[in-house]
Amino acid sequence: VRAVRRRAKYIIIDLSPSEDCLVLHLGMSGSIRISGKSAQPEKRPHDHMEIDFRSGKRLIFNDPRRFGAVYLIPAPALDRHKAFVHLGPEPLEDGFSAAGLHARLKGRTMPIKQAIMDQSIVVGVGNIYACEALFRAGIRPTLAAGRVSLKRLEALAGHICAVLAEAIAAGGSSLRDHRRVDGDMGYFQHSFGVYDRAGEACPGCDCKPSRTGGIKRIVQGGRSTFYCPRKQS
DNA sequence: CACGCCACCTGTGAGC
DNA sequence: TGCTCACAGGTGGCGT
Repeated sequence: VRAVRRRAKYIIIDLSPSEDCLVLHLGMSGSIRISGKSAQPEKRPHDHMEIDFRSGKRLIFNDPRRFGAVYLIPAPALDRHKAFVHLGPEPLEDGFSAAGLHARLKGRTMPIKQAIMDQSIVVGVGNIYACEALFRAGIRPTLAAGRVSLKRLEALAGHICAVLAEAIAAGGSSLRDHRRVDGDMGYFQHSFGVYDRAGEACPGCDCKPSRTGGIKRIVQGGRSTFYCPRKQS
């Protein structure tokens, strides 16, 4: 193993001397763990791949729902691989901008929420962080992507970066299974403004939870969307 | 090409 | 207790 890095939601492990990349995607339910040299390495349900290292350690890829993926790709072909060829910019690196977003979204009728979850437009934004970024930006998730002004996209781009950075610093969002590398839970779920809070009052808003007020849940593209109708227009 | 819908899987919790 | 149903962090393929 020469390096471990990431592109979008793919973990990339650079190998030598083969010059191959071992690429892992955890899907919705995947995890990897390292088991030590213990005489009796534990087996768990849904362990799908094990790699033994000379050190005696073992890398185990576990994925109950099997939405994850494993590829072995020659390094020079990585960018041309089907999983990588269409990927958009990284929100936390140079190359991500509201102007770029504006250009990609021009004329698109797809809802803005689905657009920012589209990995060809911007990578790394999943269902939770799409909801949270739109909430912070005050943008209604159902708006046609092509009709969101550059000014509002500037706010949105900033909030996408901020939400992701905060979530990473918090160790992610442990809704149920997600764990940090050290096994501890992430705690960004405690900072959700709207996600999984249907019926509640949103923070910083005087919307009262009631029949008509409070955070709403709708379905877009088969995924739950949470938003505050008062704050997001 | 854009878009809406559905498939891929298993586990869990709510409701009856 | 046990059944059925809805839903879950993501992605890709199909038909229109």
